[in-house]
Amino acid sequence: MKKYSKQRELILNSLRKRKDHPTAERLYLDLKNEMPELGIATVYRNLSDLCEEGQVIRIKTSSGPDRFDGNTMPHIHFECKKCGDIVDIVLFENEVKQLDNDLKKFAKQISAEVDGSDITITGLCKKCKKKLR
Amino acid sequence: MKKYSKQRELILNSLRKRKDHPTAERLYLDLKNEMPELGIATVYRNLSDLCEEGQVIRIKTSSGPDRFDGNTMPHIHFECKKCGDIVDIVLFENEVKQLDNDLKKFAKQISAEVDGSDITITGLCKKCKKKLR
DNA sequence: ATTATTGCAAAAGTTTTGCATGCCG
DNA sequence: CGGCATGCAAAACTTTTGCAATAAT
Repeated sequence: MKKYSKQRELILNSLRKRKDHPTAERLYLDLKNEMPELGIATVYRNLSDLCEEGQVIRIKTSSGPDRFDGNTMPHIHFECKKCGDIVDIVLFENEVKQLDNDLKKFAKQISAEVDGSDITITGLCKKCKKKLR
Repeated sequence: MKKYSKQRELILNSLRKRKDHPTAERLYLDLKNEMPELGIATVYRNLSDLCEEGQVIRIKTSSGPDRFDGNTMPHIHFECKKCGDIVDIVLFENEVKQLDNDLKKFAKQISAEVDGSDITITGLCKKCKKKLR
């Protein structure tokens, strides 16, 4: 049976509060300030558990370690090719619905049963666009 | 200046021919039959180069090593959560255009400049759907 | 009291890098 | 020749795992 732990609560709450998308190590370093005994394996273990439970999203990046997202509203991601930042793009319900419909239609081609999707847009973020001039 | 190499040609051609999405190691093992001197570092190096040139696509999987795709036609991927297989879903030009438009519209929210996207649908593939019954 | 979770260290899995040698232009 | 690419082995990086100790039910 699933047991409460101070560590898991800390990890989940922290992830829900921050709007960046930290790596496991970043999160570990930050939380170690509040809880010095914290071990990195605990962070990895809880992040994996939380992902399976659907409380947290794991984001694969084009290079480097995975990042984690405590935002479970339907949304997609933008990854800046220059600075590596990942930004949430939150969608309206009708946009989500349309997108899901499209994807389901596409999946019919291969007779698969769809249960989720992962959309990442890549390019230059606002900040990096400015820097180029 | 970029130099020709037998190894890179072999890797690219092989990737274009196969319709699965091999890992670097799978590709290495397969190609080692044709070219026993081949080293795995060469495979990794060339795959990375080819990805940067846009001749090959790197697919991040939900767990396990990256996979590579020699198909550069506009398409999206389906990843089966059961068997891990990755299948191409090729889109019609108008579908691509509509999807791109939608994504660009979404990206306006964060004032980013879009230059690509990565869409993966997850679920159960045809084969695994059958096995469940 | 029982059992899940922790922290640590070691191991595993994947990818990259340094360097001497070989091949391309 | 001069320099980029190769093959090998070692290193780097990220994540997982075994285990004894601790904390939650």
